[in-house]
Amino acid sequence: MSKIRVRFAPSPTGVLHLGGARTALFNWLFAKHTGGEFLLRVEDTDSKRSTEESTRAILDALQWLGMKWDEEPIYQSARIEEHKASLRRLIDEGKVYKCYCTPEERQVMRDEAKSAGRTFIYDGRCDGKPDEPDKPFVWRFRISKEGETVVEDLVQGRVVTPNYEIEDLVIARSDGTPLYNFVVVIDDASMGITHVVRGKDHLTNTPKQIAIYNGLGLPIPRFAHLPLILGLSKRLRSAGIESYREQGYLPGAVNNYIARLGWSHGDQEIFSDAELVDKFDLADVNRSEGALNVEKMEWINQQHLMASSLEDLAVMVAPFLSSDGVEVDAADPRLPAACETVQLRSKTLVEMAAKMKFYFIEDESIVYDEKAAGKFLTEESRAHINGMTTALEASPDWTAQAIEDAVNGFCESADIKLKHVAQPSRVALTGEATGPGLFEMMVVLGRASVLDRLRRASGGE
RNA sequence: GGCCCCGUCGUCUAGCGGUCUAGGACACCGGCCUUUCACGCCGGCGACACGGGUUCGAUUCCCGUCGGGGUCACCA
Repeated sequence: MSKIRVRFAPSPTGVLHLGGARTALFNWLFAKHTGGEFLLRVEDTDSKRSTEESTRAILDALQWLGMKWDEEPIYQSARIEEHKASLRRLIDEGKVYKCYCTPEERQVMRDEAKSAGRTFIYDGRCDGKPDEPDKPFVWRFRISKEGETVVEDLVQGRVVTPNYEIEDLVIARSDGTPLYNFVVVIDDASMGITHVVRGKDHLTNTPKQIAIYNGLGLPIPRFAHLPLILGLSKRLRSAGIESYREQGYLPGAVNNYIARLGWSHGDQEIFSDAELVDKFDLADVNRSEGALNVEKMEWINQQHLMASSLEDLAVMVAPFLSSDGVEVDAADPRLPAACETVQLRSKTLVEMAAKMKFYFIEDESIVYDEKAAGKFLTEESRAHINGMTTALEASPDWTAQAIEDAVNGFCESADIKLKHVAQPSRVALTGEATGPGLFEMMVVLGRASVLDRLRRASGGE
C-alpha cells in the first residue's frame, strides 16, 4: 500500500482557531502515526477575503503547535491554469453545460422548493439549450440522477446519498474562474492525497466531489469527517491560537486538549505529542461534537507545566516576565531555581511569571499586598521577624536545611510556633500571603535580599 | 423547512447485549498532608433524553418523539 498523504487546507481569511487547529492536528497525527505525509494547501482563491497576513498567522500557529509539514505549502491561487485545463477537458467531453439562469431566477426556484417543503435541487433546465452568445453563463457539471453515492467515511461510517439529491453544481463562475468543489478535487488528486480528513461541515460536499472525481477519471480518496467543536461562547471558539500562546499555554497542552475533545484512548488524559502520535487512530474519533471547557484546558496546561524540565520552563517563562516589566537574563541561574518553586502552583506561564516576579525586582521595590500586610505585618510579628533576621544572619550555610534549622532554632528560643513567623516573613519577602515554601524560596532569593527585605519589613532600619 | 449527523454525570469521555448497584477526568463539596498557596492522597455529589419494540436480558440493536449540530452560494 502506498504512503498515506493528508493535507490541511485552510482558507486564509482569519486566524487559526481551535477548530481549525484540531482539524490540522488530526491530519498530522494520522499522517505521523501511519508514517505518512502531512501537507498544506492554502485555499486563497477568494481574493476578496484572503490575505497574506492571515496566511502567515496560520502557518505561524501551526509551527508553534509543532505540526511540521512535509512539503512546501501549495497555494491554490497559483494553480488556476491547471484548474482551467480540467474545465476545458470536461467541456470537450461534454460533461458540463452552460447555465444561463440569473440569480433572480434561481432565487425563485429556491423559494418554490422551500414553500413546497422540498430540497432545492437545480433542475437542469439549461442542459441541452442552444448557445446564447450574448448572455452570461456559468458552467454546470452534470450529475446522473440514477442510483446513489456511498461514502464509507472513516469517522462517520457509511453515508448514503440518493443521486437525485445531488444537483448539477456550478463549477465555474461567469468570469470563467473555477469554484471550490471543483478545484478541491483537482488539487487533492494532483497532490496525491489519499485521505481527506476535514470538518464535518464538508460532509454534504462529498457526494458532489465524488461525482467530479468520476467525471475527471481520478481515483477517489478515503474520507474522514471530524465532528465540530461546540463553543460555549463565540468568543472562546473564535479566539486564535496565538491568544492561547499569549495566555501562557504550552503548545503540547493545547494539542493535548483539542485532541481529547472528540478522541480518547481509554482513561488517559495527559499525552505528550509523541504519545498522541503513537496512540492516535481515526477509529477512536467520536461522531458527536464536543464543547470547550476552559478549566479542563487549564488543568491540562498545569499538568504539562509540571512535567516540563526547569531549563525549558526558564526559557519559556522569560518572555512573560519581560512583558511584565521584569527583565531577566535567560541564562540567569536563579531562573530555573525560581521556576522550581512555582512549577506546581501555576496553570499558565502568565501565572508562573506573576508568581516568580518578586525574585527579580529590587528589594526596595517590594509592594505589600494590603490585606496581607494588615493581617501579618503586625507589631508583634515585626518583632519576631527581627529576631529571626538575626538568627538567619548567623546561619553558617545558605541551604534550605540550614535556613530551616536557623528559623526553628529561633522559634524555639522565642517560644513561638513556626506559623507565627512564616506568614509574616512571606509577606516581607514576596509581598503576598501565598507563595512558594518559605525555605526553598529564601535559598533562591539569596541571603542578601532576604536579610534586606526582612529588615525593611520589621522596620529595623 | 428538505436532506444528513449526533444524544452516557454541568463539561470531556469509558462502555462496542449480560462483567453496570454505569468506570475515569475537569469543576464542585468534605477530609488528610501542611509555614501559606499549590501538589498529592482519601471520600462525596452527579448521567444512560423520552416512548415503543427485538431479546431470557438492553446504556449497548430497531422505530418514533424530543433536543442539539451541519448543510442547502457564481464562499471556502
